[in-house]
Amino acid sequence: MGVRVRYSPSPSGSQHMGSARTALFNWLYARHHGGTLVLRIEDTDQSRSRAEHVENLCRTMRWLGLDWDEGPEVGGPHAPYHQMGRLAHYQNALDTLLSRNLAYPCYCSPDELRQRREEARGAGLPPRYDGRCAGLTAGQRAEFESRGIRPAWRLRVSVDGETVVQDLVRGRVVFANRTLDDFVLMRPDGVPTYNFAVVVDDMEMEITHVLRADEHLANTPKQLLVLAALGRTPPRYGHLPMVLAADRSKLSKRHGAVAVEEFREMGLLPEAVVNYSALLGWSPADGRELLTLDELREAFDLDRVGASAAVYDVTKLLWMNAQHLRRLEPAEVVRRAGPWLRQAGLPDGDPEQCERITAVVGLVRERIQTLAELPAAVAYFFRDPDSYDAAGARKFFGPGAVSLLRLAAERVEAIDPFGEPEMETAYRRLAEEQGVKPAVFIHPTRLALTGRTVGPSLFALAAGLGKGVCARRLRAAADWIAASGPAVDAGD
RNA sequence: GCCGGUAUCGUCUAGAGGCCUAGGACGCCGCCCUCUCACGGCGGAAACCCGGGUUCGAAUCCCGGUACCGGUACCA
Repeated sequence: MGVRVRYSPSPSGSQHMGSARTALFNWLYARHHGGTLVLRIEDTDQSRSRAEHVENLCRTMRWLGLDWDEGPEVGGPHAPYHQMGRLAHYQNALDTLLSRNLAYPCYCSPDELRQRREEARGAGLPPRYDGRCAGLTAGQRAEFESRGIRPAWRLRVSVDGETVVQDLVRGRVVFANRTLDDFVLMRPDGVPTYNFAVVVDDMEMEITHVLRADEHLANTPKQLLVLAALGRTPPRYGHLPMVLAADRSKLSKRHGAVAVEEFREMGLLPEAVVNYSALLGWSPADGRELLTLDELREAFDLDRVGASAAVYDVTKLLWMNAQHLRRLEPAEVVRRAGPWLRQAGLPDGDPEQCERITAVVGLVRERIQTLAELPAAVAYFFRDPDSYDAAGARKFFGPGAVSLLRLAAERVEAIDPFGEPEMETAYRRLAEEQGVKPAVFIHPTRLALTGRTVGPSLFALAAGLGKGVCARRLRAAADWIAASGPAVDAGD
């Protein structure tokens, strides 16, 4: 049988970088090997699971370009794919264990258990379940039942021997069985615990490779024990290194932007998020850093997955985003920036306006890192500046700027036809005539045209603006200086 | 506490006994390009956690320590 992997998040929050990385590795592994990816929702924690989180999950997966073959929204032969819809399966598995006397009911209350754990911890002992319900007689059970106490169900774990995990990433890991206890398989309300549900589902869904975060390594022996009790062969396991926040702690809300959706809202490209995530715990043999999803799929395999946890760094993510932004066609950049352009009140939607933005994107693309920065970068192509950069005005709108700008306006009007090289020729000639360096004209002009001191080549942006707009803005700037007085803290 | 995992520049990593004077990337600094800002190019500072072994030889193997992370839940 081919490779069957699964990504099985619990819908208790928005998809964050760590879980997205796990999803990505599963997708890459499945696609690289021509296998199947199952998406399964582990919603057995009823107090924290929310439907909106399932939606967020599916939405972010799709945004990242990660499709799944079986699971929510697509169905499949092992439906349903959310655990709360599979309670009968866990009950069946429990019945099997019960019939073999490998599980038993436990009538201890959560409160009692917590108390005993605390006592044990206080006494410096391992806080393991003491097994007191393991040997209950039929009479004793009947007695609890008659008092209306519903039991939780525990696995009978032998203290002898050891359980070995042959991990695809970490190699052989050995656990002494005496460090384990009779853990709970199913709660009194019939909802299974994690260690029971995963095993039953992975088994029934015929999962061949379990690729999940490192935090589950210590749970694996328990799952192996359940599998053995059920008489089944375990899948292969691969425990992926954790993704940590900058302070090396587990990723959480308080670490700022960690949710995939937040990155989308920040104007990051899915290409960049995927590329960056892939390099958290994996690296290609040839050392490439910039890869597309396709290239990742091609190059990915488990043998190059590292073992140590990775801290994620937004700065590098942003750099990578800028790299991918430059690889997109200008029209595509505009298309993707739609929401941000709209929000900024810039023309968006009608083809003619889009074309105008597209024509200008090439000039600003290497000056921005995210889509969210695009509106501000192209705004002056569509609107006259409503103010001038204060420091720039002090520097370039001094005495003499009025006549300089008016002279420039005259020259600009005389250019025909008007284009980038013609504008450049005219300006250089003008400067030469005046016996000054071109920069003397260039800087005030940029400020007059854009309101800013930084940006694309003046001649290119002037060509983008057109002759009429350039002349008008030059005159407007001259008038503004004349009205407000030269060089007095202008422009803010 | 007990169990498990991990440990290379600030960060992501390459490195699977000699190729390591430890390589690349982000970030940082400098220079170049240049009408500004970016982009790009060039150069620089910056790391093998500590201690023992094994070996002719260790970043690489083994042991111990330390640190960090995870598990020790009727969370996943």
